[in-house]
Amino acid sequence: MKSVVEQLKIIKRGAIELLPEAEFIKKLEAGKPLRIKWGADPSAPDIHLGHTVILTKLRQFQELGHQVIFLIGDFTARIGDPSGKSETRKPLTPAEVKQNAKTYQDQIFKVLDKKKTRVVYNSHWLSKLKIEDVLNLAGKYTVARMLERDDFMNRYEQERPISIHEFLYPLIQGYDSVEVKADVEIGGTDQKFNMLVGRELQREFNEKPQCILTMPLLEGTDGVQKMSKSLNNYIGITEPPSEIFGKTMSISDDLMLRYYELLTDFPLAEIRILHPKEAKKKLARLLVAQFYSDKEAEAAEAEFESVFKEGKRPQDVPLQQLAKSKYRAADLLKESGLAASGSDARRIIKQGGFKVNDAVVADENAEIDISEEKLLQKGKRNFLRVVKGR
RNA sequence: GGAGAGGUAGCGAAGUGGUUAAACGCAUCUGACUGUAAAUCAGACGGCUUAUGCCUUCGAAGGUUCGAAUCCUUCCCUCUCCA
Repeated sequence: MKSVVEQLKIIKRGAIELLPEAEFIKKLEAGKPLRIKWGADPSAPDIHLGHTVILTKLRQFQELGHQVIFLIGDFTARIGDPSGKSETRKPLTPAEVKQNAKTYQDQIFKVLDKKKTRVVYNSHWLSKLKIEDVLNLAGKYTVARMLERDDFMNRYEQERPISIHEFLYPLIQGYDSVEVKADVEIGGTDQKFNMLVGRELQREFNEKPQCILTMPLLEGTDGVQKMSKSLNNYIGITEPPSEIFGKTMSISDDLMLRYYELLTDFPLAEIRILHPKEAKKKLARLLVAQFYSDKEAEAAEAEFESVFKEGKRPQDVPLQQLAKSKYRAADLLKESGLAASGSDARRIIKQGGFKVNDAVVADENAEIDISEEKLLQKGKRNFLRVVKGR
């Protein structure tokens, strides 16, 4: 096992806060594997790099010999999260929750070590709680303490509504920590308050309070907003290698350093001396290798080079079969799904953004014969092979 | 229950009878430049078989008018204050 100093250095990389640090050091010094809790909501089963920030940190914990407790918030997902008023989350059915939870697990083990991960479902204990248990739990905390949370305080001051059950959420999440006897809980900065409540509750239940590790929210490929599927600025870990590689290459240089810090173990000093383009390729390679394999990472890079440097065609472009053998250029663009509508298709052609077998098609009425397979290209990096179906 | 504010395209936000398919900003898309980077520049950005053309759109449904996102009626929804 590595020294406490070394461990601390690894754990603090990229993290925003480690609370309280002195206590955490003591836990490390005890020399026993720590139980690291991570709670996930099974409502969004597609994992992207944003989630991976925490997964990466958890993997680092595992490599240091600690145990990860992956808590699936199935109980809470069935009720629906009230806090995000803007995005009304629908409660999920038990079947959906089960399916999502499974998908979740399939994905997280691309990063985590399955052997060092314990998966638990909070419905396991929460569904057994009686109303008196809940009241008892509620009795452990006060309104004043709840109002310490920024979000609550702001809303209270601005006389905006706060639902009663919003007060219960942190308590429930905190109770999860009691149940799993967490030594450390990890989460995004937005979870800081809830995690601290867990700490208090553990104390109430005569357990050793957990330490808190907060990680930043990763910016999406646009470099501004947080990565999320709905903003379409994400890189999903189940996307094909060429996509992961390509999307990574299109992020800005500033963002690249951040991705390095939060998604890899690579020393940042070594990155800064590289040419940004080389550094980015290296990052893209590391990511593909993590979610697939070294071999596929190399293949993705080789393809990237040939396509964008030497102007060759990409490999493994998806093939789509269409009904007819001949199409008007604009229709082909629309039918293949490269363009959202006929107008969109015409627009793209008018602006010179449509190629068939590497040749620009400038006439939207040009007839294109796809009885022989054709390679379509929209813009710089949208490729699709089409052929007439049987 | 009472009083008030508001619902406009992906988002934000103008527009309060015609010249408005609807300013502007963001996002997005295409092109140029490049390292599929940033910055910048140019263009596009409701739909429609090519359009100085047609159709549909401003919470919903009706109505007034030659003409409505804009006026009237009813309804739905959101928010705030008072109780």
